[in-house]
Amino acid sequence: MRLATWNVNSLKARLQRVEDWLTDVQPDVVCLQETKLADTAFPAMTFEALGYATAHHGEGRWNGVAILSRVGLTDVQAGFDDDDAPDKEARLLWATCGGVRVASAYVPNGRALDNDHYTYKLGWLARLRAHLDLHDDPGGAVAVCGDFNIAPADADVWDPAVFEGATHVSAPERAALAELERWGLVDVFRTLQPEPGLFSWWDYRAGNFHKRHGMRIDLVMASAALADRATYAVIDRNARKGQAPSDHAPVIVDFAD
DNA sequence: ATGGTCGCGCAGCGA
Repeated sequence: MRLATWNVNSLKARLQRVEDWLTDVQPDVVCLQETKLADTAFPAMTFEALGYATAHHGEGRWNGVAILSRVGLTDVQAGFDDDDAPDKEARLLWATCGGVRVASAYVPNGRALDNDHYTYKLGWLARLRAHLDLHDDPGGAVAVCGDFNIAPADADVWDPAVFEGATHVSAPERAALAELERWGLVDVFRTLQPEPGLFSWWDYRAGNFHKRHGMRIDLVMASAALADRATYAVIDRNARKGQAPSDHAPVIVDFAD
């Protein structure tokens, strides 16, 4: 099974590129983030024509997550399934695809360490961990995929010194990610690709992509049993090139059956 | 780290 995650930064603006990429890459399951669409505007027919069943959880102008699958798509759950008030933002979607419990996650950015949004981010990650405790089996096949807005280690940042005191690299965020690892999730890309300096996001500004000034913040977090089946992982930098790219590149992982 | 750039939607915010 070929699984991918991609923050497309508006599916409306990116649809043709996504279609072309699906045709080229032939993924079986795709998690999309930042669709920036209402559910009524989601182009389900376009993906259906390419062989994909879909689920979308959107709100309109901001956020929005989707799952595409050509290996089955059942038991869809939007957001957190717990007793708390529903998340006000459309950032999480679950479905079972090809025997894997898949989540498409768009973790809050955090903005700055002293910002309320940072508190929301940490709470959101804790709630994700609690959701896993409630509903999922760390011994099963689980893949939480998406834009985590966290660089797991300094090797995932082009210049760690530049980001001291900033979000995406702070100890509490990394601790929240480590809590997901404690539950049983593994950063699959990192297990297959040990070298530093491999990034999935580059700011549009200042020619950062061409200067290789990026971060690896898009992750496939797989349960150990699933991670053991991973045979190949790549960040598709080609998708960040050319006309009208997203500022994120897709992360692709292949799993043996 | 953000002057830089995008997307949304038509000013300025969010990333």
